[in-house]
Amino acid sequence: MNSDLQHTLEVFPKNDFKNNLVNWFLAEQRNLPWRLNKDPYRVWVSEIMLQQTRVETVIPFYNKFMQLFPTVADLANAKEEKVLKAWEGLGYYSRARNLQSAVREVHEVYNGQVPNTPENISKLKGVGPYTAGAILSIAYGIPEPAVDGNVMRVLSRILTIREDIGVPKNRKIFEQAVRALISHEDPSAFNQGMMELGALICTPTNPACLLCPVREQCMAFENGLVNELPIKSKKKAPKQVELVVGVIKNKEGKFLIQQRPQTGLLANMWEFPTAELKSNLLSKGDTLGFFLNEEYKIEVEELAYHFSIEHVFTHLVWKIDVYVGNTIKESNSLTTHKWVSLEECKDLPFPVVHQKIYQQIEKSQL
DNA sequence: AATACGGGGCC
DNA sequence: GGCCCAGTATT
Repeated sequence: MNSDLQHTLEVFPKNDFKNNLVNWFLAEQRNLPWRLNKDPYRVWVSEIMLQQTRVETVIPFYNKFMQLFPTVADLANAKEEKVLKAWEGLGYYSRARNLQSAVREVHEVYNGQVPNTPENISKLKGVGPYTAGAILSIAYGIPEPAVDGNVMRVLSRILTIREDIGVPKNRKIFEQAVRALISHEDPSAFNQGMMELGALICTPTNPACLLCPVREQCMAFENGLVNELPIKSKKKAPKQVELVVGVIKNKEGKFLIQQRPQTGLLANMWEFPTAELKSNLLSKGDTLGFFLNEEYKIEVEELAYHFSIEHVFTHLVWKIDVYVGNTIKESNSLTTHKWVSLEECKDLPFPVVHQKIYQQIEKSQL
């Protein structure tokens, strides 16, 4: 173990901290849908949805998802497209695909029982060190660390840990700290209490120290370092990508949509035909026209600029020009592209930016 | 060790 | 406009 941390922990009032935290959590915890019971499957789904996603955002998705797929068997037997549709708008869609894949494994290999050992649960797709610890502690009462961004921020302040919380390997330092502090009587309340504290009191900016149940144990508070901790390195700016999107209507009034590849960004989601601008030699309209001709063998009349839209992802920015046009092409349905009405679009999983496009088109009544 | 992977809400 | 969010998989 990190020797600074080891020394800190030797003199740290562990029992006071643990008792204050657990009692505060048991008294003040929010009433959240995944806290209804300790069904490991329900806990699992909530933990996957909560990855990099705020509680308030998750709640409506979680309620709908549990209604659609109440048990391991229901999710295992569902069509992937239905699962993606339920995830639509939540982001990080590989979470949904990995969750279903892992649930199918639990259904088949473990007879529907979510594994209760670190070794087995960590083998499941989409279950990393945080999620493994969260399920084991919350659903099974096993004293394993569940270190997320909240826990690193809280412990950084409580123990004045100066390791950069943006560096992945440093998570292990915080896991060691949790192992030294965790309640063995109620590991669930301890881990959830750490996260709840981070969400409600020990927030990134303007933490509510005067309301904090462990202020007496907080070394950052004692030393006036609350605003200096945690230390977190900055991430680099997202890359800009210029795209042209075609909203192409055929004689039957249906629109051409395509399915994205099964790996990478927005995998398996549906979208309007999209071409990336790679050189300045071609205009945007020509780039799109050649793409449609090459990919779908269609000629489009009056391919005209309609509007622009920008969409920001974590690691890139799409700057999109949307063009509209008509074709004499007849409808036929293939696997990776379809001709559909705007109403039919709403039954398929679309990334938010393409939802915005079909909403805009619908509004302008094309 | 770095990068890919969504989307929204807050300051 | 940047930061952050109950992170994980891949390279």
